[in-house]
Amino acid sequence: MAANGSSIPPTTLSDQVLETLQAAIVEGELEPGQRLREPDLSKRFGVSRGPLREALRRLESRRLITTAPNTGARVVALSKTQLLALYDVREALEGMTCRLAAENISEEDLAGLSTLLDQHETELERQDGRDYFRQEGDLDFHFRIAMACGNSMLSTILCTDHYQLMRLYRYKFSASPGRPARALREHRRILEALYERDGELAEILMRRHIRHARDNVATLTEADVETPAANARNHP
Amino acid sequence: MAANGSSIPPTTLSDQVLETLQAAIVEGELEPGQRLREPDLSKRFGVSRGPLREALRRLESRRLITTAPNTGARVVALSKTQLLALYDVREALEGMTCRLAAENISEEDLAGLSTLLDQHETELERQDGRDYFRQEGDLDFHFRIAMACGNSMLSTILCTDHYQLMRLYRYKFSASPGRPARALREHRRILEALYERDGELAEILMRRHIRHARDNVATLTEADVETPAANARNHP
DNA sequence: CGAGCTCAAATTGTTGACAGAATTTCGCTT
DNA sequence: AAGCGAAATTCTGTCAACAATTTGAGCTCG
Repeated sequence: MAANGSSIPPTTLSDQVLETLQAAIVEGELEPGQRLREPDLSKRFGVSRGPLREALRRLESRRLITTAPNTGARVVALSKTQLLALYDVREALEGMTCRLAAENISEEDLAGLSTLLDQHETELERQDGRDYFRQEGDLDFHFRIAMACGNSMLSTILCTDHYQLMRLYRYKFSASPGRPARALREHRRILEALYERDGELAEILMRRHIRHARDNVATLTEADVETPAANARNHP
Repeated sequence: MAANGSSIPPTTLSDQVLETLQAAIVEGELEPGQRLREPDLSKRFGVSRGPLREALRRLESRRLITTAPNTGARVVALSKTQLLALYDVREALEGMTCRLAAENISEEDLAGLSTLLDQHETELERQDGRDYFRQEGDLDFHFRIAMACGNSMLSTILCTDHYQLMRLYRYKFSASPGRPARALREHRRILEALYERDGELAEILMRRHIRHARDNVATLTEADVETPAANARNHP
């Protein structure tokens, strides 16, 4: 079972385009709702439209772009409703992830999470206004738990699909004043539950944590503009 | 429940191949692990390899086929571990689905679920040996709840991705003797909770229901053969 | 001055052909 | 006769060109 871990990367052009284009979308280089014209992208990546279209189809499955026949692709633009829906999905999946992680996570990974939270604490003390990096750090915490839960299907769904969407929208909504500190405390409690191998508690705490984040977004976008662009044909 | 409601079906060749090929896989016409050669499929569907490859990429995202560079595609063949992992994902997602459905499902849909369960009861009395159709009916119950939960992301994930996989493996493991009757009772209780708009209870009952189904599979495959074919590179 | 129509340009959908990798076949050696 | 290795075949990855649809600019007309 050659896992080609080190030797050769038998990577296809479609794979490379997928990675690069996903990065461009998630890091905000391409704006939500922006139209993606195949000739443009084709020229940009130095690739013909064949592999490009395969990459687009995969990005569509990851919900990072939306497409409609004969009209092409656009960068996804979640409405407020859809963003909150994403949090509900995360609550369900990450709750389960956390329950399983309590049973399966290794001691090394637990130690790694512990040092990660220490880093977050020092960052939080130094620069409490800028929650920018904290947000990325928050996702890092969740990411590591997902990777260590021992259920490869869960890990893939969360890390490949949903976290990319979260990263895309992380820029949009900065946390409210007290949120980063509270989030850190919640992370600490979750980690305690993992140390004690208490899956039931770990799940409850993770679900509450994500629900708090959801509430934060819900109030911040109270009378906010629905992200306008081009998600007409999302749910017919 | 064909989409594109009324006017014109702006469907592309890739779409059609996706549907047809997915049906062939899910209904067992193509065996798990079987290799899918592009020229063969190309000829079979009367389509060139371009749209075909796009369809394959989407089926890969739906986890119905696995691919590796330069080696092509194969029909997915879940190991016992992966099948149980799928049940864990379902437990999380459908629990949440059920909670939301308790808040959002319409009276008509509730009535529809009620008559569906009545049908299942009569079927169960008539032919208790053949749980074949019951299994399909079981999925139908879950399918309808997913569609009515009011969270389009959850509906899509479950109906487009996971239920297809479940249908594929429904043939493999028939239920143990008393299971169909118990499953029906569990469905009835879930429906009661939905009628009472008790989201918390509905979630708990749905999770227990899916866990029971998981246990059923786990015991049935106790010393069973790992589905052999070709899922070497699934989690590197 | 704006709404609607027409036609041209650009874009998407699709195809067939070529290059390189993987698999199979066949012959050779021991 | 069995195992190994090399050549041939098949298949995947990629590209450039053709067909069909959409977009948008310019014009006409109310």
